[in-house]
Amino acid sequence: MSYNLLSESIRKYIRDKRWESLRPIQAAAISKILSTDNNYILASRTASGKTEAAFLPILSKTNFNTRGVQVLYISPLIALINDQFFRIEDLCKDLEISVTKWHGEAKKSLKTNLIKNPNGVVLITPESLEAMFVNAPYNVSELFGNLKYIVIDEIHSFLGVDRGLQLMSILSRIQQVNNTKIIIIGLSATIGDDNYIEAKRLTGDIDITKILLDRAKKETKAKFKYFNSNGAELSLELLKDLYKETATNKVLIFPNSRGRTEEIAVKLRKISDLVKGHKLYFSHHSSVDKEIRESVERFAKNNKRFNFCIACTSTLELGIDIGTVDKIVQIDSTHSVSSLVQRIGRSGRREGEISIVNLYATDKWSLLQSLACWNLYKSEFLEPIYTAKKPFDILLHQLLSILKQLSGCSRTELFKRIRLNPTFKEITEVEINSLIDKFIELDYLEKIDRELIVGIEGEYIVNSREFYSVFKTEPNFKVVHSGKKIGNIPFSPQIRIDENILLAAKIWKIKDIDFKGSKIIVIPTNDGKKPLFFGGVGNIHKRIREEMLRIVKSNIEYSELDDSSCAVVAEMRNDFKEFRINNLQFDCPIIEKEGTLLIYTFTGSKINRSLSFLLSLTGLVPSLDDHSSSFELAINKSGFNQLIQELKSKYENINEYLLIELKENESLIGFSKWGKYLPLDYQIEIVKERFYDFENTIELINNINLVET
DNA sequence: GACCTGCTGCGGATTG
Repeated sequence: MSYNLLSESIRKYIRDKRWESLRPIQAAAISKILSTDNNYILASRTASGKTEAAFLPILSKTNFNTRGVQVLYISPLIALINDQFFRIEDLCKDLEISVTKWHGEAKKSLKTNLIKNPNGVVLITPESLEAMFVNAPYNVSELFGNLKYIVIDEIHSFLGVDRGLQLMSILSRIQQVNNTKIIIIGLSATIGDDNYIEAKRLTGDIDITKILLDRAKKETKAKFKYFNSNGAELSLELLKDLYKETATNKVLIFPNSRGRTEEIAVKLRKISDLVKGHKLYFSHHSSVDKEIRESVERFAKNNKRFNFCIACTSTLELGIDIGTVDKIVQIDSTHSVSSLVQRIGRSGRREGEISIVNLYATDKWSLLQSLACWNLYKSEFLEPIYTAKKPFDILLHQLLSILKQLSGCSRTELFKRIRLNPTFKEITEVEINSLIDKFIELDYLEKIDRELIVGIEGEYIVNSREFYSVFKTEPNFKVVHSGKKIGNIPFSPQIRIDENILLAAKIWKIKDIDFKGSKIIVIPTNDGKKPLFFGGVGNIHKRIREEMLRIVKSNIEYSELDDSSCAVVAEMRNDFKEFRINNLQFDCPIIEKEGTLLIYTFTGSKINRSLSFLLSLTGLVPSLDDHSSSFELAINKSGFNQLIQELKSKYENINEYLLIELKENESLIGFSKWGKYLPLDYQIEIVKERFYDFENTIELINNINLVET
């Protein structure tokens, strides 16, 4: 009985709450955390009580009557800290343990109080920790020098991304100011059996990190619908159908882009006005003003009675508690199976409820991709997570941060700290030393006597407000109506006086633009276009594309499809009927006409991108359409074998070609915030590791088999 | 044919 292992005051908390029983993940976590000193990853679906699963045993086991913060909770979102603050404070208040929020929007006086009397539990972001290391390193050891536990919430959101490497490095740096081993507990959504190793890696010690997994899943019902939309805007038929499907429910609609959330919120509200339906249509994404977003979240969470509809982006995919909704609508395919899992998890969150998802498609490839994601969802596939092995860019960032933290140190000391840090384990001693030499040469670091300090160029980087985060952000215009902020939109040609834009589910006319102050003054109006947003491109995993090909070549009937989507699948099956496909990975349908070759690769975006780069080196102008995973090449089939040989020989000198490309096209390294500061030979390595996928591309080139009708 | 995330310290003016 896990309950009996807890301290009396924690048991009293549970009795007072009148919990009938502990959830499975809670029972498991309590007995393991209380009886061992291992790190644990608690993996289970949203709203399964993971926060309590971690905090009940931690609070039960920890002595808070010693100096220093005892428990550090790290979250990827400020909003989640504010949410969790109430839950954790509720747990702590009878135990007389203090809980302090520490992030960019938290009260300064509370931070000052904590510095005067370091104790209890602290809730913080990775960026605030980075800032503390750089600006007030004495606070780090004062506050966290006697730390017992670190709890990382939504740990899956850190895996396979730069921000996770930064966090991993910070964890190591916190451990380096402690004498005793800090125990790390990660809270995670389900991320697939093969990916737990990456969550373990983040804690810094794979061997002593164990997984507690609750596999309980909910039944999900899906319904596919197809409405072809040729133009830039959604067809009226789709919108009418969408209205019918959502008018009498509590619904989240995910249309994959900010512009489209606005289009949907405004147009559904118009339809609703015409038929005297409810008026509760909202949009929720990063460009909507924070206060407006929070009011939408509060409404969704507290409202029990009214139906509503929120058109949103991935802002409502992560852990913020907005209560339960009846239905999820996905407009065009998600870019990954993981994303589909998270979104579906937002509906029917109460015990025993099934999840309902409507999947709309506006073109045939999107329908096929969506169906592929749904099949993979059912077979419990999740995209593999890859953690960069040689993150030279994060190394530069952390070298500067550590030198600033120490106000300079010997080269031996700096080297030692990097070697102790598991984030940079795969980077060799030779590489570290040669990078330090290069950084001294470039004035990022400076050598004074036997000490290294931050150099003149390094100071510009470290002292910038942008230093604390490892991700990039775009410049924005503030959108203001009669003194009230509506949101932020990126610079675009559409921003002109008298143009209309959609934002926060309303239509606005631009009255004035203040270019200097990056401000747009607007007034409400009745008709408008979507605002334009510019983003990067999505990366579709090759398994999704293989599943698309499998569907096209099979004759399985799917009861989830409506008549028109059934017809579209049938049409695509007919298009590919004559191709004999035996191997989903390497057999590629081709169509040859008038000196051009159309090749369907049915493979991942990174592979297509790498292949496109290699093809361009041969002098061809490959027109890649990643949406349909196809290339059009100005060659005959007879020339293909020779082309394959050329691609292989180009790959032998790939570093040379990437060097030329990086010199000509600086934006190639744009995915990495600090990459542009690296010497070019190191830029080549991170571009190869993180932007392209030549390993799988070469495998495809070696095995590709063109299939004609 | 994309989405998201966070942020110090200081000086000086203003307010209770």
